Amino acid sequence: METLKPAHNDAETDLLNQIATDIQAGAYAPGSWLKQIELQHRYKTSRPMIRVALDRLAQKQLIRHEPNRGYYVYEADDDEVRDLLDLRAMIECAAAPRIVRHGTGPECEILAQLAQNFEDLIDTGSIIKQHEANQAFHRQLLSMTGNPQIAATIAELRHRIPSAPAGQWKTRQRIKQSSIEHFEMVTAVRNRDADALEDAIRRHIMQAA
Amino acid sequence: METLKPAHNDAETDLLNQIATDIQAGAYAPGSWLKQIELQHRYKTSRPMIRVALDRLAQKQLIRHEPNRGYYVYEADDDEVRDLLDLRAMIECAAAPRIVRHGTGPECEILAQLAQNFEDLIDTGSIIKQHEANQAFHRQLLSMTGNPQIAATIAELRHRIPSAPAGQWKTRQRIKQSSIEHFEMVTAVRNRDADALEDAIRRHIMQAA
DNA sequence: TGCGCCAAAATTGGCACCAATTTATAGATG
DNA sequence: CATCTATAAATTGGTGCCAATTTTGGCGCA
Repeated sequence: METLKPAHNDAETDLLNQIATDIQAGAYAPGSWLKQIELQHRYKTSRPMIRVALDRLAQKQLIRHEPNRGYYVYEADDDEVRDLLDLRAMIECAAAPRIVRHGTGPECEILAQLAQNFEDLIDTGSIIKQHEANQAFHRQLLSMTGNPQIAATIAELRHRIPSAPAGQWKTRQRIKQSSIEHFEMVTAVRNRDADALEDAIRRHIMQAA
Repeated sequence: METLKPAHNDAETDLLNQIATDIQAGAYAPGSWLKQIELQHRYKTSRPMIRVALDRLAQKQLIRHEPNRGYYVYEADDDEVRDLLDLRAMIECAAAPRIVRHGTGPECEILAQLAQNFEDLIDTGSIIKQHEANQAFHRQLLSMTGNPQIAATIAELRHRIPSAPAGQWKTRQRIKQSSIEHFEMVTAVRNRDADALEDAIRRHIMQAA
């Protein structure tokens, strides 16, 4: 369930993550109106809490705010999605040399395990589970750069890209291909082959375009 | 003065930019306590406005929030600054091929003009003016990628890096070197030499380390 | 003189109320 | 019957107030 930040902080942050997760899961369609009163009842909190959470979501550009008219789920502009995917691919590819240079053996084993977890969910798991497993894989991959800011920035970007539950991984064939690419990445890291890793990452991310 | 976003939006955003600019200019030292009442008087606004602005600044990690104790200017951790500079260099270097590929002639002329503006401010201009000119140069450089998300992400990162007014460009020699590197970048873009551009960018950003 | 404790002042943070604006609804009119 | 209009309902956004917590200042005591 907890797709965003793992640790729980203050109450406002928990609420923010709940709403963000629900939006990404498709509970609120793009463009739909987020009434404060409805949210207040849905999440069993006070009105000011909701307002803080909505303001934060608007800052993150997950929703948009129209004065005196309320908050609406951000409608993904095609050009913007293309630019975000391009940027994400650019950063993750640029991180490839750091991953092969700085990654250790044990970290690589964890990565291989996460790739296997994703593989195991191809047939049995729900879309949500698959999406979480995919996210866990990429988080581990980026944590191997030794620079936590990279993973944090990518996480921020990913939130703004319409994700799997909203209909990205259409076919089972596409998911199988993703899994193959995961193992390609693991192999590239094991061989400390930055070029191969970069190539696999680029193909993996750009599949969505 | 307006170092951050150029256009003015709603009142809260204006207030946020004012406070952010003052923090970056060094009006509030790192670690200092931002009392809501003082800010309320300083910026002539209401208490809730201040609270929204402070919450946004905390989300951007320009300040930190301690429950029941208030907001404090973020104290730059050496490791974190190193990681942020590393990430910034990584992204801007990765953007180099896009700049030389996508950049047009007129855009390159604007870039050259901005490099000249910075050069002219070496002796006469204030630190603030120099910093603004430097920022304008890099904004133009990144806008030439054709992907506005890149410039936006870098702008976000730069806000979290202690900047010139806080004592980064110590010597005049260092500033002159920065200007030389600017012209190196212009030349590299003109020659559509991605490798030379990448090299100049990396040296330029890493000077601060 | 220095340290710990207690009361007073100040600050934060949440709650409830109310005005301004927008949206929905019903009625009048061509 | 559709459309425009006026009224009512609902939603947003702002202001003020008050409790909870923390910081400050002063006092007693070793």
